Amino acid sequence: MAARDKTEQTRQQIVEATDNLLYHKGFNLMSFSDIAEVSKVPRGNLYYYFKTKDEVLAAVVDHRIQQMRTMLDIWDVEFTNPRDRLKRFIDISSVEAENIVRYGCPIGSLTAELGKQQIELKSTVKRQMDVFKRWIKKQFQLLAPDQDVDALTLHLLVRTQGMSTVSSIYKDKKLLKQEAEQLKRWIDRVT
Amino acid sequence: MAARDKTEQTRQQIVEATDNLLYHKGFNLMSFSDIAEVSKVPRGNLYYYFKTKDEVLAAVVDHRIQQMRTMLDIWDVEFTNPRDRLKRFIDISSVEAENIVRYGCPIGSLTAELGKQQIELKSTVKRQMDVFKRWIKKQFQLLAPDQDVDALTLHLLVRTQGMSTVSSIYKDKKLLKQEAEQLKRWIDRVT
DNA sequence: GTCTATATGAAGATAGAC
DNA sequence: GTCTATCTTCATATAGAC
Repeated sequence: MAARDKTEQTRQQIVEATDNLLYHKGFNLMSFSDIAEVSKVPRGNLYYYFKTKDEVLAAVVDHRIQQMRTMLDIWDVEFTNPRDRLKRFIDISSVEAENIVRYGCPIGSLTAELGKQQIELKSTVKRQMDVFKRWIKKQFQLLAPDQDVDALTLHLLVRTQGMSTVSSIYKDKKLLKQEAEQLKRWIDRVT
Repeated sequence: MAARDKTEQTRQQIVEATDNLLYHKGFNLMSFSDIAEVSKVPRGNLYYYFKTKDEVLAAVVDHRIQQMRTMLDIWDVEFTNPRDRLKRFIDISSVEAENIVRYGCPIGSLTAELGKQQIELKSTVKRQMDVFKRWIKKQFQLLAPDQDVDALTLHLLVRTQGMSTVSSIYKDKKLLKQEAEQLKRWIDRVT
């Protein structure tokens, strides 16, 4: 069992290093040499843990999804009403402002990169977005069951994605704040 | 002069081929071999016209900007009031729906890809967005001079970018249409 | 201005000794 | 489970004959 734990630990080490690398460099510019350097795992060894770069990506996405689920579970407990939960979701843009203006949304920017040619990889990334999408839809169902909750959900995703893209182009944190406030007022009007 | 025309013609041929390639594959996956193949210009010759891949990108962006300016000039004549002009801008999402769900917004997706590491290239692409931004701002100044026209401009960009990103993730043309209608109603309310 | 041949480097991936 | 050496492929880019 000790050996298996070690393997699992090294895998985690690789996945966490790749998570950052992926966000900061993107998939196509990130190399196995980069992963080796950042994770402190010798280049040759990486192939013992992951046969291909695609496999590492899938593991990173799984890891991110787990983290997202944990976060959403906490929010579900922390906020008793769906309106506050949705506002907390919007506030990611404030909390992560620095990163967003530099690297964009981790999900959106990766999809943009992979969506063009690497369509299998893109669907791997889509799974990440789906976690948010389902959670948001659930909140809208609680908040306004008579409305078109699918449309509301997509609208919220549209505006948060747009905020990330445009604020990243113009490196504009003020825009992020401005749009977030506006979006929260929209949430207040949904009934 | 004939020789110079030939050079210019070949350059154009390369730029137009790269324009499509860039949109369909993205910058990092697009190679000089691809450009040679699509443009029908022998691989070795490319370096006679452009010393680096970055130079080709700059030429493509210049070419796109020229096309955008021509389009905007036509709209300025075709539509007498700024509200209709802005609605025409939004309608790009309908006209280009097929391409957008497959490849995203040509500007947004390229920025997402280049924004992470290749910051000089990113600013090349930003010039493209600025052409739209300035034109949109001018329309809002005509439409609602008392409003915060910068905020209105960015809001429109945010929502059109978001539409592209999310509809591309979910390959959802209906979303594109739905959000466009909603956005045009928003334009109607701006005074 | 055109084309072939090639230099050079880095990428993903594998083999096999330890 | 670790590490080195290496294979293969493909990229950008250059040299130089025509």
